[in-house]
Amino acid sequence: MNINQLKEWTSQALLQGLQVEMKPEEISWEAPPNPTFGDLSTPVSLKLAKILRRKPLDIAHDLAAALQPLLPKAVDALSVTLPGYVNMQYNYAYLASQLLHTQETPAPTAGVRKGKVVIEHTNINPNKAAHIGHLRNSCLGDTLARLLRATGYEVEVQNYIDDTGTAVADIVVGMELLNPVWDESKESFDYFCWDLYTNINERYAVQPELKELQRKVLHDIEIGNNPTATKAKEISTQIVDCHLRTMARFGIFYELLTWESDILHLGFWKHAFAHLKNNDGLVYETEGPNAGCWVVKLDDVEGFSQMENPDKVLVRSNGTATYVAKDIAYQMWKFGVLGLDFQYRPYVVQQNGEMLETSDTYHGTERTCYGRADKVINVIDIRQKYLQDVLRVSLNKLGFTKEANNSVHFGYEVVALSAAAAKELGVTVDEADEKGIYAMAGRKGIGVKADDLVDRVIAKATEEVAKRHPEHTAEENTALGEQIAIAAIRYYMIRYNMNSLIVFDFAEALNMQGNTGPYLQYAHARANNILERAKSNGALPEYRVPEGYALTDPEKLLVRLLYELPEAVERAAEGLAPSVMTEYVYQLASAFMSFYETTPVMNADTQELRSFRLALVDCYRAKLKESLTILGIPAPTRM
RNA sequence: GCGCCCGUAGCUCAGUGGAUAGAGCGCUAGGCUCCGGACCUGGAAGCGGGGGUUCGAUUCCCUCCGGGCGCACCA
Repeated sequence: MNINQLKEWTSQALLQGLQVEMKPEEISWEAPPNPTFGDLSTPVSLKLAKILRRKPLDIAHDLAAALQPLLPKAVDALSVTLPGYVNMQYNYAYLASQLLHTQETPAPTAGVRKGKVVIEHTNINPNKAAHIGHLRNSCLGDTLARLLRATGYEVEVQNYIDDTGTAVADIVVGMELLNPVWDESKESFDYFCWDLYTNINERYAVQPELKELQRKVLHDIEIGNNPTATKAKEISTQIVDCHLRTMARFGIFYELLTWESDILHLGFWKHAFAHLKNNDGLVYETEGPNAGCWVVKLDDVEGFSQMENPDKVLVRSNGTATYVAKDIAYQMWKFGVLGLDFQYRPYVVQQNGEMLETSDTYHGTERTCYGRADKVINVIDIRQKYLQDVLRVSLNKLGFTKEANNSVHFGYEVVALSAAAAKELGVTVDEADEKGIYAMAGRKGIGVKADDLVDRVIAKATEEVAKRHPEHTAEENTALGEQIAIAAIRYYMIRYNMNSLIVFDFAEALNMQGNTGPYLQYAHARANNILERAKSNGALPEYRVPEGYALTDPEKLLVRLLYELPEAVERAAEGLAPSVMTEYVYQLASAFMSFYETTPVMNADTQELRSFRLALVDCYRAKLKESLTILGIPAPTRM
């Protein structure tokens, strides 16, 4: 019986015999602040007091008395405390033996198929190097994918490439106008374009008439089948390859690349429009500010109705489609309700051994495996909330109710720079304002490049490793340093609540002590050490609790957290909240560290006890590794 | 103007309609005759202000103050 089943079962048992309208899932369970009260408590009597018009304490006593004869094995004892809590005390020896028995079986969380989820993340404009803002997107998206897979969903990760936007056009213009020379031996192409993008934007500022050229280039790119479009495609492809390489360093991979140019050339919107013209949700306006446009009426929708002009134009009076229109068609494709599909071809075999495919209108063939999602999650920063809301509401208005309900905008706050970080990048900062926050700006070239950050963290981690392991070769140290750097950065990128702005600071990102990724790895390496020591001494773990043994407090805490792992994963997955998982894993690692310091394993009093503790450590190590994998954090065996 | 988000310890962040609001960094006092100190055990220090709903509010509602963001037939 796992913890969810225990809660559910007990909740049902509590409600039996009570004449109240209450569902078992309405009963909340929490860990009491004081361990002497027990391990799991419910304040349900306090809620019932009003309904039943009785004193909460009396109700609690009645509930406990009714529950007493039905107690499952996982529970040792019940108690009641003021003002009316019902507390359960775990039977730790039983829980431990349960854990140790299921230890060899695969993760209990990998179970039933729950349907297909398409996650779109990364989506970086293919015109410059990825920066730490993009990295937050990719780390969140990747962790989400791992969480959903671990809880039984089929997940398809797509990376959408906007290769026909102004961002790419600017690079094309920059190449023509500024004639820059790329020295391949000195920097990668995405770094080269980073500067070029800044330079051309500076040029626009002094020569606004160049915007005309930009418009022309953009137009050619959108039309396709001309030298400018070919050039643009070359550039964006080269940049995409850089981005894929950067993300691969973090263990982030994809199933499919989808290109805006393919969406345009295949006429996704045109196809959708032909069918939607007769749809009641799409209206042709003959008067008012939107005369001559096809619009979706949102003036009766909560959240839009108070706006000055709530209706959304999908087709302009000149007959062209808006951005949102294309988005609607694309979202329809993701759900398999567009009635039109891409052509596909293999793109590259990724470092994880899996093939990445790409849409390709001219060299591709048909596939039936992509899209057709039950649920679509778009990982996009919170500034796009309005557009994502429009997208969802419009789908609903156009009759795609189910699809609208299954469209999720996974919105997160952006990454900005601390005054110190901004200063380091050469931004003029207000010296008096130490707490100042500085936005990153691609056009101005203000931002920390993802690869620069990794290189820097690797350098520091490698240095730390070298200090501890003078016997290692430089290669060994670097290999380990890379794994530690990935842990530090990934953890830093996902540990915050999605609504909090990350104010990026080098000192914090480089930190490897306390609540950080490397701490978690250390907690794994230490466990591994014990196990290896045991192995070389011929000591074997025995997956059994010694007869009559009462677990120590640190052992209890460890057992409890291990017992709660499936619930933590589920909570994080269902709540789409990677930070819930980091919080849990940190607690688990921390509990082991306390155990480690206070509880001798190899020097345990009896051989029986040593075997048990070895088994517990073994179980913990496996589950921590499982948890780290969900976070995309490597688990080296020593560091 | 309309809308969304945020304000918790010196700093960076967790947290929940319930019992004593938790971590890390920093500060401070300790700790390897014992499986690695990227560690552990203590200490000082906190829910922006004011109303309301509730048996109970840091959490929900209103308001004020302070901060961030978004609201095109643009892309």
